[in-house]
Amino acid sequence: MKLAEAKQQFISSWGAFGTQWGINRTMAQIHALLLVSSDPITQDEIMEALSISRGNVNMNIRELVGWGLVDRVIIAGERKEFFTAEKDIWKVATKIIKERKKRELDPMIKLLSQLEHIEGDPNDKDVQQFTQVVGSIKKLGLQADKTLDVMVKAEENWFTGSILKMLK
Amino acid sequence: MKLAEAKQQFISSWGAFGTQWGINRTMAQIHALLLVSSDPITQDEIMEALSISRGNVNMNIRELVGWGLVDRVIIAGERKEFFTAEKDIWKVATKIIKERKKRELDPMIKLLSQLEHIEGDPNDKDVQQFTQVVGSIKKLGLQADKTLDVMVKAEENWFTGSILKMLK
DNA sequence: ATTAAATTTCATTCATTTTTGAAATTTCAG
DNA sequence: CTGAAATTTCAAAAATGAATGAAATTTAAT
Repeated sequence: MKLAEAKQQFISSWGAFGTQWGINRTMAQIHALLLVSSDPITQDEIMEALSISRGNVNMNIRELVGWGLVDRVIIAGERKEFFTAEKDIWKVATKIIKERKKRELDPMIKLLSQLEHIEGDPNDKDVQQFTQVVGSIKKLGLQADKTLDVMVKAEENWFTGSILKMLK
Repeated sequence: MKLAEAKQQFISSWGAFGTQWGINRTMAQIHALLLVSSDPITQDEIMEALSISRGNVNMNIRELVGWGLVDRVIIAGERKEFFTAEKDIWKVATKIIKERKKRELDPMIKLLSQLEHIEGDPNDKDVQQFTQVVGSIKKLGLQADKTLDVMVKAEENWFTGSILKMLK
């Protein structure tokens, strides 16, 4: 397979993959494009490469910068802004984990904590069922939270596989 | 907070949460409803509880059964089918992990393996960049795969927290 | 075997999300 | 400063994803 073809396939697959995980297809594609570009590129080049509008590039780039996955780069002598993606995949994963944890897991745990305490007869079958389910989902959330923290703190050790040996 | 209100909030939040993870809002809500229902319920009851159409209930219930999260229940003397959700949250998590792994992670790893080998000058900067990125994402995927396997095999130990002590 | 209930299907409709593109704003070279 | 280039915004259009509901099919009681 030729490089150009492989890049195309990577970009389009990364977009499809992102969609399944609740990530905007174009955002994922821009990310993919930047990941496989060895030099920083401009918004115009992204428009061109993905055949999308200026506004679309701008909003998604902004979002990617917000996630800490892409950086604005100033190139001496150039009027335009350039963009580049973090290439260290471990760092990319870490940032995504931290961000999704903060945006999604933490609020969910907070909500479940509120739902845990309900008025009414504690002997009622439905009350028991409800508190049991909510309580155990919260516990799962807290456990996931802890595990992800350990993973992130373990840094590259997880990635390189040295931590898993301890679990064998 | 009253039980009915808490159930409502749980169902609607579970739906919103699911959306962020690429899961159909209604499917997540039906799942939530079944999780907090102590007895099996019919499609008609789901329609009623969530104010959605018969077709919608049917398709999403089918999908949930496909994920192994919901079971059809035959009740003696009843003509209608009843449905019930797996209430053991650890089992729920395990099934979701296994299923998403199979549907998404495995195909992604397969694709990345194909993209790893490309024709062209191995000294080319872009070729190097590409193979490096694709290779490390594949490695991350494989590592995630292994970790999830260990987690699933560890069964309740992960959930109860006893495994994490080993990492401290 | 008949038929009424229950379930499933799927073309159409509706809702949500994403994209566009032109106008407004900002930036900066001269 | 000035103005052209670059960037940002956002209302409107397009695309996508989800829901409806009535028709078709299946099921099972009599």
